[in-house]
Amino acid sequence: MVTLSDIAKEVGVAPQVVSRVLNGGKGTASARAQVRDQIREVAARRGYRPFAAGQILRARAFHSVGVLIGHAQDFLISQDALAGLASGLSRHNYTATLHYVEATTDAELLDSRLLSSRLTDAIIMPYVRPPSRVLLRALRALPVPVIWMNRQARTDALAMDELGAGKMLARHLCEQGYRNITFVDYSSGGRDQHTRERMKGVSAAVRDRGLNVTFVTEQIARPDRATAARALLRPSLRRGAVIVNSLSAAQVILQVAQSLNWRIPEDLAIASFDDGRHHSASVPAITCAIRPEFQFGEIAAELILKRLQDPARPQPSRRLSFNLVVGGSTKR
Amino acid sequence: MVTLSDIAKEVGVAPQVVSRVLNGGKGTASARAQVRDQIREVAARRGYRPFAAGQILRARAFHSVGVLIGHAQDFLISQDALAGLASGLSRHNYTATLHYVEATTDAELLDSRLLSSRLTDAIIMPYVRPPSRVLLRALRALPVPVIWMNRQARTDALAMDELGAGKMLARHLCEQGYRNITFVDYSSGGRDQHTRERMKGVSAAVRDRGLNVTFVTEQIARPDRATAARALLRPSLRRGAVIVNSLSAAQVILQVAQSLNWRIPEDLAIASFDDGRHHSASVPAITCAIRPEFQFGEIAAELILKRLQDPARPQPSRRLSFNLVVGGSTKR
DNA sequence: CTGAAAGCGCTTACAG
DNA sequence: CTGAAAGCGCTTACAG
Repeated sequence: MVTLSDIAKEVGVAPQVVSRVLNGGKGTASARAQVRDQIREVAARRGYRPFAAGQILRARAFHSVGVLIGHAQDFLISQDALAGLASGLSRHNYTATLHYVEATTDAELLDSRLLSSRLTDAIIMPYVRPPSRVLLRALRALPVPVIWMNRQARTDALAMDELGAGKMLARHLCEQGYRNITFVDYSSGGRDQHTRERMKGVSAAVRDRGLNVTFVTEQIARPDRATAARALLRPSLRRGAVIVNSLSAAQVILQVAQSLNWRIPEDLAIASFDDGRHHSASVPAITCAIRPEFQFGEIAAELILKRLQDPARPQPSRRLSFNLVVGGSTKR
Repeated sequence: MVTLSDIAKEVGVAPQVVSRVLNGGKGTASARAQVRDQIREVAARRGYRPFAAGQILRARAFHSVGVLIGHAQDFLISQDALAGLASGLSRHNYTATLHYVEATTDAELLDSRLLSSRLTDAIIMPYVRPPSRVLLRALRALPVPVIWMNRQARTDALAMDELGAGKMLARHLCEQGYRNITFVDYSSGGRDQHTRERMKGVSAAVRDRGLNVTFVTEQIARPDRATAARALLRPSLRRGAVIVNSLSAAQVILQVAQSLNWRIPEDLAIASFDDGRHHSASVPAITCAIRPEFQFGEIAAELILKRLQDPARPQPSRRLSFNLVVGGSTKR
């Protein structure tokens, strides 16, 4: 490994001079032009890369943000959200450090190197389970700020506006003239926190128009959903609208509706939620509330960088809206 | 921030003693039992977290692997692959450091902090464009090893066995008795490296059985694919099989086939490629060659950790097989 | 402008 | 067993 001293020795100056010359800024002129050029030449020729640990130790800052991840059912951060996070951080020359934990008891989480050592300037928790008090207290005691993703809290948290998404879809369907609206959840049986929020939003929007909504919430495994959908699409549902909690279930309902020769959206309007990658794969495309994943990550970066600028003060939480993308129809 | 010295002062010993006691191993007994307990008590009470920069500087190793990412069309690493990577690394107490680069000229790539500083022990390039010679030379000159993902090379690279996946699907369809096999690519017009590999594999497997394959390769935007699929499914294709290069296109073809009342798979067998998350969302599920994404990341971790154990020697490249998952039928 | 000291936090190799 | 020195690579605050 080539160090500052190696270069300094070769050029015949003190290491500090090399540091000042290579880092630009003030003090660049701390050597004659000829020496400066020589330093730059030697550094380039020998492929000098500053060993960041030295800088980190001196600055007492890593310029990196840790992200704790683990089993998919416990930690939720998509590829695009990670890219957005890394992108937002890179604008200030920060990186994101991923650390994986195998299991998820409080003790095991806290035992992870990211939490038991200090190896980043802040920590992001994309944890979807409700954290215990013990965990919250332990995290608050860390020497670095912790930002939550996918969680509702007054400060230091970032979440999608699930309630608003439910409202948005319901409003859209009402405006299209549908009076008969059904909310379908085959994934969690209506128990997930974010599903409950969506249901609340749908209720509120539908009630505002003096209408009612029917909730169909049962946990049904993927292979059995087609059967469930065939049972769902009774004639009474014709000319109605369904809001489906997961896009994959919406796709199944779409296929079943088509097998019944129902026209979309005249005989059945279908709306769902998506990350923006899959809703347009169906024919016709499905109307969706789209999570802007990349932007979600970017805003997490913004929040955490602000938090780091003013380490003493928790930042107000942020909530990000879904975008409405209207789908197609079976007309040709 | 609480340091070793802070604890040492409070207990009344030298910082080295604290280090030895907290790190266990030999030398733990470097203090009387009573002092040891006191050190542990004070460290816990004051929430001591070793500042990793000190350890890194001393060990001259970060115990972290850098991953360069950027625009989705240039860098390919899925959420599950990242999780697998982080998981494989965590078993040896390594982390993954993500760095995002905005643009993708050679100069801009090399200018990224991950490449222009030394802030990880190795670098992973999930870069899908063919790298220029300049870039390859510059990366070879780095003071850390570089491992490629999604690239074919003799050493230090990890790729999916796309050729084998093509063979696997074609063989499966032949075994099911299909004589009329069509390969469809609406995404890249048959130009992507991995698509060409898949086509080669399909060709080879079909030729082995004395059969022929038809290639339909046109770049068609998503909204136009239903029309293209209707043109594709001429009566002559009935009782044949299609291998579709992307799952989303396969879903469209499935829907069009169903709208023609073709039975799956008797009238049309459909096979495609997937990451394991989406093939079972269609009804019926689509037969797929599945990329084991998590395992892909785990093997990348294995490869890079081996490479770091023996820094002088490049590691032989690894190639990972797809898994076959057979889909369903329209029978009820 | 220019040079040399001091110190960030940590751990190992060494001396007692 | 126990203690104190030395040094990893870097940069800033200070003295000349």
